[in-house]
Amino acid sequence: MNIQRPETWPTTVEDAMIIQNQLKSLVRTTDELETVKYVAGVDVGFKQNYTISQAAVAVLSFPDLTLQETAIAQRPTTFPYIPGFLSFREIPVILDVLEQLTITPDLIICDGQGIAHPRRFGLACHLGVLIDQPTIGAAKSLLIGKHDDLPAEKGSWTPLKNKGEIIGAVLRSRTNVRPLYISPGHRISLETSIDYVLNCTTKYRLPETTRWADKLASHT
DNA sequence: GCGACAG
DNA sequence: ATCTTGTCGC
Repeated sequence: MNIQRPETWPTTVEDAMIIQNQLKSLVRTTDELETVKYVAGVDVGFKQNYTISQAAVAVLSFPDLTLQETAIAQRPTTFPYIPGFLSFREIPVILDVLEQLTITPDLIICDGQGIAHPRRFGLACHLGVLIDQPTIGAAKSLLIGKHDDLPAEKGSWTPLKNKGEIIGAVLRSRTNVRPLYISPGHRISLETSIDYVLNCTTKYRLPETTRWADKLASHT
């Protein structure tokens, strides 16, 4: 994949916001995926009192979800965690880890929001645009938006709305557990995003892709 | 101005 | 995100 590494990364939220507002125009939430043969999960963990960021990626075959390849990368943490600007903290090291892959995944499921973001440009959108690949945002908690209650059964979902727009879905990935917040990252629709997340989830709340990446990024 | 706030 | 053991419930 052609990774578009920015020449420089912003230092302030003001500059970061300018970048989000200009790159958001490149996001496409229509289905533009190849036949999905490989799905990847990426996640970032921290070391040495948060001074070192460690990213992990796990590529699984689809739909059987068998682990095919993994990679890990580390680099100094530069940007602080600021709600709405998570991508500037995690994407640099995520690009490092994706560069190591020999298999180009057809779809990447991210730990964080896609368009369910104040400026419709969450981590999954940012990553998707930089590598021009299909990405999905699958977050464990809410950043923005409101929604109705949803049934407790796995597979049920309800739209996540903000300012009159549907920005994602609150999805029950497993019966009787807290839901996941799903939103398109790039080159995929909300409906298709929900479909892939469910098809990548077996017996736990998180998709297998994310579970593998999580384990590698922290327990390593 | 007062809360909310991905990881 | 991360620090951490056992424990309650399906």
